[in-house]
Amino acid sequence: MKISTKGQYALRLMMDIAGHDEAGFVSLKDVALREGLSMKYLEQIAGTLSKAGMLQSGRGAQGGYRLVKTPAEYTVGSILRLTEGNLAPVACMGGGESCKGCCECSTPDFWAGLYAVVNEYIDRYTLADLLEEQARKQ
Amino acid sequence: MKISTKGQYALRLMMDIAGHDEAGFVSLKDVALREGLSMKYLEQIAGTLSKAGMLQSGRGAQGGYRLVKTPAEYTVGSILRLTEGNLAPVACMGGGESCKGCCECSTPDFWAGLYAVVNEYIDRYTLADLLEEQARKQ
DNA sequence: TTGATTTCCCTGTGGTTTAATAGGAATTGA
DNA sequence: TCAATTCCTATTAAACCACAGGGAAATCAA
Repeated sequence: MKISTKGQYALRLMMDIAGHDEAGFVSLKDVALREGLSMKYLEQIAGTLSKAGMLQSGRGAQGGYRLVKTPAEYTVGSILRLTEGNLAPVACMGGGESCKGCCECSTPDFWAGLYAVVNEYIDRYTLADLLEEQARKQ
Repeated sequence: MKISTKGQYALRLMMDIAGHDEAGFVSLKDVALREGLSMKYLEQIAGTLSKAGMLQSGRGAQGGYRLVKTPAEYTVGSILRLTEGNLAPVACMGGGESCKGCCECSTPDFWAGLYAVVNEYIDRYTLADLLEEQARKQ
């Protein structure tokens, strides 16, 4: 029931970019420095985010990444689902069709309910919400 | 964000025992046969459930396991927490004290909220509820 | 008393996943 | 031209998962 560091870092990456994009692109080197994360690892994560259209990249000197939309338009769920893969608590639930008696799990409704609760929560928050929380903590 | 087979099997084990305890102890051999699970793996799981006081064991011939309390007195949460270890979505949340700015995760409130939502859900259901769901499906 | 059954306990193991690291190619701005 | 940066692929060390194995100990029935 863990969110891997990949998903956590993706969230921090997006937040860091959102908070430092006044001067155009934000480079991973800066993010890695500020957040204390491995730049090489961030490269992979930024790659998937960029390929999925959540980040726009600029190569070369003065390059980096920036958000495509406003922070309020990114739900946490969309970021986590992308980097974590499917968030279904049990395997048989992943295929989209909600495992109606098909499978080994004897209580599909219970698992589907858990799945729904998790999804509903992480889709209720956006990057903007998290940024606000972070600012309030300072 | 997965529940491992260990937790899933623990749930099925408890349900199977709850549904077949009319004649005293339920042996893991029978459970493994009915549920199509590895008996050796079930031994481990039953061991932790028994050591935690959730199952009573009887050794020797005609031995096996049986519930200590009624199905309605076992929340799914208590079973999953035992077999899955901590269900906290991020590491810094595991220590009990709810990570108030202590750690690397920049948005402790968000993670704490997810943790709470999951716990609340899995504690809302008991073995009796799942047995009823299963029966209704037949 | 013997033998079958069953839990108990500890160890091993093959496969997968995680969390990076490594190295270099391609691109771009100064 | 050079330095910075993204892009891409491969490798790796460690951890974890899902079991399997081999007994020892206990218990019941015959």
